[in-house]
Amino acid sequence: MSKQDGSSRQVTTGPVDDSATPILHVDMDAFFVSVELLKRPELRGKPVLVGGTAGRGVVAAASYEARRFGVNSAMPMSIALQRCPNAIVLRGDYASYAKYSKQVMAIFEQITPLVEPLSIDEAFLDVSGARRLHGSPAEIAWTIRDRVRAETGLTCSIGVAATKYVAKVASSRAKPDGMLVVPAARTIEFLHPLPVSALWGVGRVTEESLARLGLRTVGDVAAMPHDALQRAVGPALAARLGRLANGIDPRDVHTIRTEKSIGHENTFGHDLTDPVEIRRELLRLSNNVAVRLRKAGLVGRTVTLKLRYGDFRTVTRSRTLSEPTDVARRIYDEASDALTELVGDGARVRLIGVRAEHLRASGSGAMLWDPDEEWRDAERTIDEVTAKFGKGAVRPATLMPPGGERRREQPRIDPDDDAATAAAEWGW
DNA sequence: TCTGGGGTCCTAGGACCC
DNA sequence: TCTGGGGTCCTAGGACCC
Repeated sequence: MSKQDGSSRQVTTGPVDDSATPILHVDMDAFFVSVELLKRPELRGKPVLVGGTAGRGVVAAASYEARRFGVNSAMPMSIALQRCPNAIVLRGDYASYAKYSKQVMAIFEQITPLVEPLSIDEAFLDVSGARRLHGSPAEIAWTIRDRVRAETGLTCSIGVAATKYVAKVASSRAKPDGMLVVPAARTIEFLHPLPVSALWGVGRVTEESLARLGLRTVGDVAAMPHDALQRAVGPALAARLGRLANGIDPRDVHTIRTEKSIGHENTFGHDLTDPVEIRRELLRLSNNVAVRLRKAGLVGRTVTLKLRYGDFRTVTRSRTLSEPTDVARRIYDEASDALTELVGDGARVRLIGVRAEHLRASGSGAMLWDPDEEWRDAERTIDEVTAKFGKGAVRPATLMPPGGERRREQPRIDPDDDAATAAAEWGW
């Protein structure tokens, strides 16, 4: 279906049937590293890593030269440097990655409005409606690769297939700087020889579970009776793997994704034991979360504290509030309460994190009104008033309209507050 | 090997309601 | 009275993805 043509580029050979393959998966090659190389071309051809330079960092991206030494992303930096001692390590510059990401996504949007960014450096495109203007899916893929290279100096790889999943696998097989079309009729032939780890949702643990059943390839999974698969990996994953292994993936390309949570976490260079230092960090994280909530016009109803001890044991504690919030102080108070229960004298803290979940829009307005939510709130109010004043204290007029009295209970603070002013205010 | 930071989704158990 | 089953919400942990 494809082979090396001697250069770094893979080409599809002969005429390929792309008539039923409207889904493209575009994946930038070694994205962070490639952006750095634009700024520092003298490093081209050398093993370059982007990632944490401190003791506890991991590799965020590795150049293909570094990968030849067995270095991969997510690998601890200390290991990477053992394997590739000459590697040049660069700190990430996320602002510039975001800039290039925008530029690349804008190129996609000029081809089709049906663009689903999956992360900062990859996206699905549905080009069903773009044929008349821009040609067949394979032709569109060529166009995108040329334009991305010409307009940004970066290379990408593209998978072209009938479904999202197959397109994604195809792009990974085309790397670097290649493209691969998997004709709809040859989907099974393409998938079945792949290792189970090529299935979306199969990581180290699931791979081991499947290996215990003697399953090594995608074809093995496809042939497995469903109930046995289900016993091994649970109902949800079994259903998904069964479908993917048989080339079935009904997911559409969605342009809009709603955030479900917003969080921040930090691993310290050295474990913390000082409660004051730990809380100072907790306040900083809480404030970052609150600022992002307000920027997004969201409030969160559940606050989750994450704590990793010196021995890497990780625990979480979550609290659901009676009223959602976007206020740093409120988030901090909940997280701090939870922290008190977890951290005794002498506890070594490696990481702390704060996350806000169960998000909804913070503004007022009818479009935000959720009758179920409103009803639950009303019930809560009734309970509280009844508890305080006894039965009969609640009359219909006591129930407040959406966006009414209750919102005023939330203390308003300066949206421009930052950790420094908040810390000053609370005596730190 | 000694393990980041941003997330999503799933599981399982208990409380509570009808 | 000792017992059921379904549904929702909440919490904790963990696998997985990039």
